Amino acid sequence: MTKMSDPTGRGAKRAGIRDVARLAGVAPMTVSRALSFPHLVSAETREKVAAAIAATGYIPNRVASSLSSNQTMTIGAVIPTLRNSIAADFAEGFNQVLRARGYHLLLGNSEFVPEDEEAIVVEFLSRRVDGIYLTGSTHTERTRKLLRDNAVPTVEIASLPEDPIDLAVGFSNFGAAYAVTKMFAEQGYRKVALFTTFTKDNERQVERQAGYHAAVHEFGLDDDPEGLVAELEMDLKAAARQLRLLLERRPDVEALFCTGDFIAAGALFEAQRLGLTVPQDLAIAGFEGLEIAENLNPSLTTVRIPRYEIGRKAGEMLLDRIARRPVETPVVDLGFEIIRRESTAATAGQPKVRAEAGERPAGTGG
Amino acid sequence: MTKMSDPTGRGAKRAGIRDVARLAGVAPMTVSRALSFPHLVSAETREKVAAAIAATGYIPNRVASSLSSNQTMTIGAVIPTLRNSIAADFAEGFNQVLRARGYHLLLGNSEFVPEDEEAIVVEFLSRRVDGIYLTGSTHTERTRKLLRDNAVPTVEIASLPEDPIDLAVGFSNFGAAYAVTKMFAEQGYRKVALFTTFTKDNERQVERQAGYHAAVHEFGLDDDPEGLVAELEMDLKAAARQLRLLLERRPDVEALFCTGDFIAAGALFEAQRLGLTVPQDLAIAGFEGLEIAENLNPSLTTVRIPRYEIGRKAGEMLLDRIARRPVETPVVDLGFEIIRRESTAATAGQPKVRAEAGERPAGTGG
DNA sequence: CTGTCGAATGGTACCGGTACCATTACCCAA
DNA sequence: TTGGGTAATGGTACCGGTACCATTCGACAG
Repeated sequence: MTKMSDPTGRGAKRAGIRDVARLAGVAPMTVSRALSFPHLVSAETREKVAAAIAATGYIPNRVASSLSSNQTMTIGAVIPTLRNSIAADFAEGFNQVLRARGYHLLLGNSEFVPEDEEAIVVEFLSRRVDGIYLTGSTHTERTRKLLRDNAVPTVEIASLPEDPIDLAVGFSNFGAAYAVTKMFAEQGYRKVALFTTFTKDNERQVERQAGYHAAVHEFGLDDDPEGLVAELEMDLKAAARQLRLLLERRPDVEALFCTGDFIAAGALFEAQRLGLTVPQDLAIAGFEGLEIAENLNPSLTTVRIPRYEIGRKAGEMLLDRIARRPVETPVVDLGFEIIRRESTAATAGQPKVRAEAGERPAGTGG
Repeated sequence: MTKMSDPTGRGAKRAGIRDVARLAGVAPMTVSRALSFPHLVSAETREKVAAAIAATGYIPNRVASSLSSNQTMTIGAVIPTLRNSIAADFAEGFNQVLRARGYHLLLGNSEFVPEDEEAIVVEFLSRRVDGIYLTGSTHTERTRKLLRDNAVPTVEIASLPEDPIDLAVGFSNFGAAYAVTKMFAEQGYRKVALFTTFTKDNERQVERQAGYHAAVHEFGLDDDPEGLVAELEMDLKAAARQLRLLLERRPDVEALFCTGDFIAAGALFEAQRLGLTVPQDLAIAGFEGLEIAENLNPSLTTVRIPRYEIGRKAGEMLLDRIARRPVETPVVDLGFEIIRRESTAATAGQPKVRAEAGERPAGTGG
């Protein structure tokens, strides 16, 4: 209880390593060692140091430590927004790995604007983070150059970039969208619509559209980008509105693929309000594999993404790189899985299927 | 283009402020000033410095800056988990305010374990964050003592603690739960069930249970804690299971209040699968005011929490405190609002109401 | 008995900024 | 002419750790 309660409000100078050393009767270096490399210090000394630390209420200053040792034990993470549950899941898995190894996350929100991301990256470099986590692979040229020139370990999440800045972990957005569209085609659907979120500066959505179009062409589906495809915000209400517009443009639409489970849910709810039966009148598939998908009535066919695994793998790879351990593959594909549920019939016109079995296509079509 | 590409992989020593100063023909102090207080430097000098910075690719080292100036421009935030969308929304609003003023967020996940929170707080203190953001008001004694003794500006989010560590922004969890239960009572419901998430180390849920019980007693509702109340994880499937159990225990239950919209959604879906009509057979109300609530069929009565506002207000108050500006009220109540929708009838037994009007009870019942 | 080695500890400089104070030049009022 | 004031800049020490090297000492081999 040597601590003082600071009546001045100014903060009575905190104890430093030299104070602890004095009290323990050793050199500051020994205190530092006792904390960082206890095995290099005799048990006796360690105890004296521990006692002095307890007595002074000493809290090591990692800012000074970082400056001196040139490592901050901090990773800078750029995440478009925490509202996006899939991005939050990636980050959660990533953070778990970091924390276990003493690293902490410095957070920045880009709101999907590459220029904002760049500013955040500069800030991170300024803070000398040991590594950087980026969402997606859409970045400004300067962001790439900055990271490469400064040789900062970097991992890009969610996509499989052709030309990664450094490391990347994700799945094939193209392949997943292609696979879903193909599934519809094989079930006999010809008029398959697509709802994606905005594709501006979001290569994941671009890839998904591309996968859809590839399958549309390959399987000779109704190819009507104006009528069957729409971009909208990730928002249930927007999905409802777009569904009404879609039905006006193409009342004959048979199936709808949404690149987000919440969009799919919004469309499903609106379809039901309009008196349509899913999947008989309209089949619907989602994307992401959120928990809600399997609980809807009817349960929602979706694409399961290994969200935590991607985050965790990214963490491990990044820490390997930081420790200068060899990294086998810089770009890792963790695949995806189509979960067929009630919202899509096994065959167009033959509804009421209850298959829950997963199908695992090669997640490498990107 | 003076930058070198670092063929050794070791990182050719980065340019420091002294290098920039030499190149610009000024003192290091002048470079520092040109960056931090440009108005104290002549335009001519500023240009020379800018040129030298561009030429060297200099990126200021904020670690050194922090050590010297004793401020890190960093706030440590403890958030139970990012998966929790309401906590993520608080953090998002908070972060917006911070970023605008040059602060960044250092993130820690406590997973609802106070001891883990304590460890994170120690780590934050070690990193000399300028302020701390905590979720809820359940903390270990040592956490409180540490923060107070070190006089670290701190804001607690989501609750209205009797004895705040420093600052707090939230709403009355007790009051909101009381108000919903009262609403049911006034509509004539007598058998009102409650689903909350686990109350262990989560005073928000404890408060909500307390508010429910207070109303149950006050309005003479069926008081059956064993039969009508359940704790479960925040999970749609768990909600479905608990609904089945509830209906076994109390087939006569008339209404269900869930302290989370996802729990309410899970219960609603399961009720529909079981062939019940909501609200005729069972009325359901949620909590949080998530987007999904208003899109469900039937749309969900819920309690809207001003999530972003709480986050933003917390950011503003914390920054005020850091800047030693006076703070009028340390504990701020931002209230709540009950949104009545289709999932609860206007009167028990008289369903099919479509009121969307909000009701604003005093958010001060805690 | 001397040399070598490992374990434990200490001394010193340095990481890269900034706080603080000094200095210089110049203008204006008294 | 002199003193006071402001604008612009510089010098130096210091923030609080750690890297690096030196030192001491006892054990043990030759």
